[in-house]
Amino acid sequence: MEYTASPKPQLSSRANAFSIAALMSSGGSKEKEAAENTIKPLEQFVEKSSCPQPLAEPSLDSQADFGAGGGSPSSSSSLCTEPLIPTTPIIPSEEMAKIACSLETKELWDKFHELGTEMIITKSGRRMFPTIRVSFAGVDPEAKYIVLMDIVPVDNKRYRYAYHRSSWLVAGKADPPLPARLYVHPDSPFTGEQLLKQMVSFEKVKLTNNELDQHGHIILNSMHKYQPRVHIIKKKDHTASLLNLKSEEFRTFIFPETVFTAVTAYQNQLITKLKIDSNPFAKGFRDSSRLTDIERE
Amino acid sequence: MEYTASPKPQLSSRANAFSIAALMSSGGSKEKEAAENTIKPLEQFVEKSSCPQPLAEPSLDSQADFGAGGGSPSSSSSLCTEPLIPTTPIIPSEEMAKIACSLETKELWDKFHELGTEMIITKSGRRMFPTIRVSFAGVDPEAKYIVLMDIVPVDNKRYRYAYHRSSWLVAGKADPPLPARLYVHPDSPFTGEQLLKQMVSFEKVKLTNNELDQHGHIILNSMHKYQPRVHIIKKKDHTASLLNLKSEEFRTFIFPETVFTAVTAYQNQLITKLKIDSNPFAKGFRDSSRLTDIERE
DNA sequence: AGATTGACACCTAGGTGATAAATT
DNA sequence: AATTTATCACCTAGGTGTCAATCT
Repeated sequence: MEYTASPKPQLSSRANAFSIAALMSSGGSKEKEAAENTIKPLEQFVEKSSCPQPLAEPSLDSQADFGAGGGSPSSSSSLCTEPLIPTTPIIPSEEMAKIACSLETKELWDKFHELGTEMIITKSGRRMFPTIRVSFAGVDPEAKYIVLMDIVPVDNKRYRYAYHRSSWLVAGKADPPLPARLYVHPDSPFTGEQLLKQMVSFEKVKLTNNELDQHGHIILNSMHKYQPRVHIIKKKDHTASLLNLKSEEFRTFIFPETVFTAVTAYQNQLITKLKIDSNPFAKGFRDSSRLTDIERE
Repeated sequence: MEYTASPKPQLSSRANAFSIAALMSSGGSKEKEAAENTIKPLEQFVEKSSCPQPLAEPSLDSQADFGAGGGSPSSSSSLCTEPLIPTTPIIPSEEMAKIACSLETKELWDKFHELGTEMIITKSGRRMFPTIRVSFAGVDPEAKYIVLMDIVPVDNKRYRYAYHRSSWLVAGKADPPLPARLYVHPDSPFTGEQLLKQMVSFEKVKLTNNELDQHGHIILNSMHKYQPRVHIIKKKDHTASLLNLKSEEFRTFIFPETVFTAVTAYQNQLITKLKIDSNPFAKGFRDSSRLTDIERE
């Protein structure tokens, strides 16, 4: 007598893995099933870049700190010694060059980055914490934009954590690359007007270590280091496909303070503590509430 | 130290009240603030129809039962003696005329309809139960469609419930009409392909009695009888506005078994019982679980 | 007297890290 | 020995009807 199920499937979220063609033709993000068969990493049509064979060049992308907020950039990137993803030398159009993107949650990201951010990955998918939240400036209020995210390897290494030293060590060469996935923000396409007044939050993106994931989650290798990236694409009126997307039509933003190591269980106890203290869903593990656990017995 | 708030507002849902112009120009449903000032009932540009001055003509709309499911239509409409909203004589294009819409949750709606469906309305907004869920057939897989819903008065009366007789009585003339609102399905625009394989569920629509509601909920008068309607609009490639929308470009579907009376508290106890037994969120009030309440003491 | 409101207990739904067991 | 998995208690977030208090 309980009515929850439904004869036809209902896509609850519009955020999924996508083929590039589907991305631009529908402007949305709902081609769940079709996408699995036609996944193409962003790099493939952007330019040959870092994803499968990351370069070791430690050159900071010029766009990376562009509008990264009013905080002190030195403090957030001071410990960031690993080579960053070199964003390929894009020649944006004058119009796209005006776009700025800032990381809204920079203060919290900085705290994690100082300790060495870790993100749990699970078979069913785990959210990121902190969440990537960005604001845009310089967009055309009348235009439409697709905002998306991906996560690319920082280097070609596999890591392990030395508990006795409380530090990360290189443990060898990276595992084979996994199918790259784009997370198109489910509210895409945005109007420029919306982007100017709203923040774009990637809170619903999920990370998994399941190579066969069917949910469109981003697939990562455990014990590898990753860099999230945010992309914005200006949507042409009815270009049927993105296959012929030109480099002037999109921008990529990288925030070095969002680098993290994918793990199946937290390694650094300080990271665990900071997660518990700052993530509302982990409130049950905070010191103050754990004292009252005894009282409940 | 807890990070949940954000400097800029983030629209969590894209479903809101809309101006028609905003509806078609963006194809989305996000003009939250602007919409409050430019609300126009669908009727206003569709045709002069029922909303403020409902007709008393008990003519069943020809589209109403069109594809209303495989159930027995006689049982669901047999008790439906109140005059239905006469959908104005639309002349759809050949293409739009092919579109069929069926109510997926018809069996449950029938059960409620036999008792006289009631829907709670609150200041903060209350979901409908059952939920309106529809499937479409005959759409062009390559086209894009906006799917929306509204709720119009069934008649010009105000009702009251006679407890001793367990029946509804006419209590006078209807209260002044409230600002009409459209609920654009948050996944709009849909591709025809999506509509053919997915169901469209209006589970997130909320009803309120707050005339000053700022959340885009549908505003209703308590103790009045209403008819939900589902509309589908074929989106032209980049028609900037819907102001010049022609009747051939959309279709309206009405399911008589979804008529309900808006209430601030349930009147018919049989309705209360059926809600408790069929809505998962009311499981705590079911007979079986209420027996175990005693055990918990 | 009828209708409305707000606090409440009880759910669904799902995001946390802890933990022990399983895997490699 | 290191890593991964499944289960769990404990949260957030929010959808239910109930009930007593309030409004009109």
